[in-house]
Amino acid sequence: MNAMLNRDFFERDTRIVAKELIGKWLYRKTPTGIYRALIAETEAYHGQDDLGCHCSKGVTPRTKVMFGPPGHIYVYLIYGMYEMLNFVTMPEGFPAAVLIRGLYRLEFSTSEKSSFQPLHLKTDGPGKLTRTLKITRNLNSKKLHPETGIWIENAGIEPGKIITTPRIGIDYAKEWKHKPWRYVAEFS
DNA sequence: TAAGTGATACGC
DNA sequence: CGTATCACTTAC
Repeated sequence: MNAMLNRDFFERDTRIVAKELIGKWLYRKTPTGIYRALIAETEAYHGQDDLGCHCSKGVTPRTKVMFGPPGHIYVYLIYGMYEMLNFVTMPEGFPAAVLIRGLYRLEFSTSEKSSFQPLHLKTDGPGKLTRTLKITRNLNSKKLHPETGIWIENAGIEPGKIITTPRIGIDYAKEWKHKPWRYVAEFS
């Protein structure tokens, strides 16, 4: 209970990791305090064949982190404005990652010793949540760990029903755009 | 429905 | 080098 998720958790099929990340605590430590929120929406990007995945281009300066070890962070800029948060999955050498798209029960604590206070019930949108949690590309390729300032813990909470849908915003991905690799919690 | 914003990958 | 495109958001 409340243990940090380690490399083994992420070194598995991306769709399983994406689904199991729902209902886990995402922690983010900043100079002003610690945020945490339950992960409520994810998408799986799995393998070089997946035309929806940036890794379908092969190894490039941007995508090489997805070919690296699981449990590391992939952050990139989209539309010149929004940072997208992903966690690398699968064994080293196999490119894959989970995009974090939505949060539930965002809380904030001013220090390790203070208790967490509720901020927002829902944080929808992958670009908005990174802005809220002060996540930028300087976290790219780093490891999920308290020393990095971002990590995941078990919450001991059952998310309830999880809905699966196709992934958002990848119309160019041919048949891959229909894969039901988006996971949305219904915290009831 | 369209504009804003800049990094990326690819063609030349 | 130039440029089309983009795993988005907000305001009309």
